[in-house]
Amino acid sequence: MTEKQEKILHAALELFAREGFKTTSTSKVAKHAGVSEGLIFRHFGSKDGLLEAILKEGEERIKVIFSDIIFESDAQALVLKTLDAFNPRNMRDEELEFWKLQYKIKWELEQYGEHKMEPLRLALTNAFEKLGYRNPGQEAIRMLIELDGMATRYFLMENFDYESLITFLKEKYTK
Amino acid sequence: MTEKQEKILHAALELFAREGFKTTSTSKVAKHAGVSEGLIFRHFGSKDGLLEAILKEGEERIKVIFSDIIFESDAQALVLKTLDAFNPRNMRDEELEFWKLQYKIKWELEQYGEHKMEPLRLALTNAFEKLGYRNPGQEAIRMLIELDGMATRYFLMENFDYESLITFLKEKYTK
DNA sequence: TATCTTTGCAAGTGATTACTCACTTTTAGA
DNA sequence: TCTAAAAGTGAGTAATCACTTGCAAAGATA
Repeated sequence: MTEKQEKILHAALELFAREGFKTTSTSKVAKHAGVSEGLIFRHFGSKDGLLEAILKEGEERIKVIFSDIIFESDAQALVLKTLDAFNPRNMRDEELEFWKLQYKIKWELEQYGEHKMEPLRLALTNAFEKLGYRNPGQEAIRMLIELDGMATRYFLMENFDYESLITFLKEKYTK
Repeated sequence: MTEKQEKILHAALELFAREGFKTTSTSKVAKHAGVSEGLIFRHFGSKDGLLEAILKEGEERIKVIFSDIIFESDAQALVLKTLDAFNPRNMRDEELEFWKLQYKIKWELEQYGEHKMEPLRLALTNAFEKLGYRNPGQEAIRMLIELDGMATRYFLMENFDYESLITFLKEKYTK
């Protein structure tokens, strides 16, 4: 990958996450990346192609993070690890941008990236089963919903107290 | 309000909810409403003005729905009523469209409509306190998050089983 | 050094954007 | 019935959109 190619990807991720995909023009991306607009189309073919490249790169990163959780053998630890993995305080800037993009895209393109979360959902279901919960499957979905909700609030609400809610949930899930 | 004015509002709500605010052109709204494009600007001043009018109308409707919950004196009933109020099966088409718009707008304009949910949050906090929960405030937030998450999944996931999750949660919140 | 491919740029393309303006029709009050 | 305001239209506006094209510079291979 060329240096300018990476600059385009980086600039696009930042702008798409901040201002949305459809509402960010390719000329803006080019300007922000310090590159001619035509180069975007040379390398990525189309604006959609650019988005695809960003999402593909990000998915690889997600897999790495998830694999650390999924292969945890202790059920209780797995549940707590999941809660920690989504704590924005544990993320680098670029990771945060990528997550935000996921949520924005979800509503802009109206497609929930189910398959991405599927391995985590299964691992959580398994963990809750080991821990003796009555409805492990539903518990897993519930927890994923809670993580979604916290992320949403973290990104969109100014005065959201992420830390104390996660402490509250950790307590709930340890007994 | 004129007949055409209402037609514009209705068409705009439908299109904004389906395809987003910024990505829906005023010409499309006009065409869908069977009205000249200029009329939109005559009545609502700008595209933003049109959105404001839609949101204002919707907020009135939200208040009505919420007041039925909030003034419920029985704490347990209030909690269950809340879960039912957000069940898409209990909603008319236009109500559903309005809720979907809320979620889309949230991410498009990056502003969480906190104040809208505030009365419900307080009522839930109060209810959980009456029911003897250890952290009533956090429980209320948790429940609002769960409702958000379920709505998101209802709107964006094809095979999401809303009904069984809400049954699961009702069970959780009755004991 | 000669040749071919990749990388890059600047100046375009037609289509679409939110919005305006000059104008006509409808409505309401005296 | 007369008149002024409100409602409504349709053709315009400059700006911006995603994308293309022609051509130069840079790298790689021989």
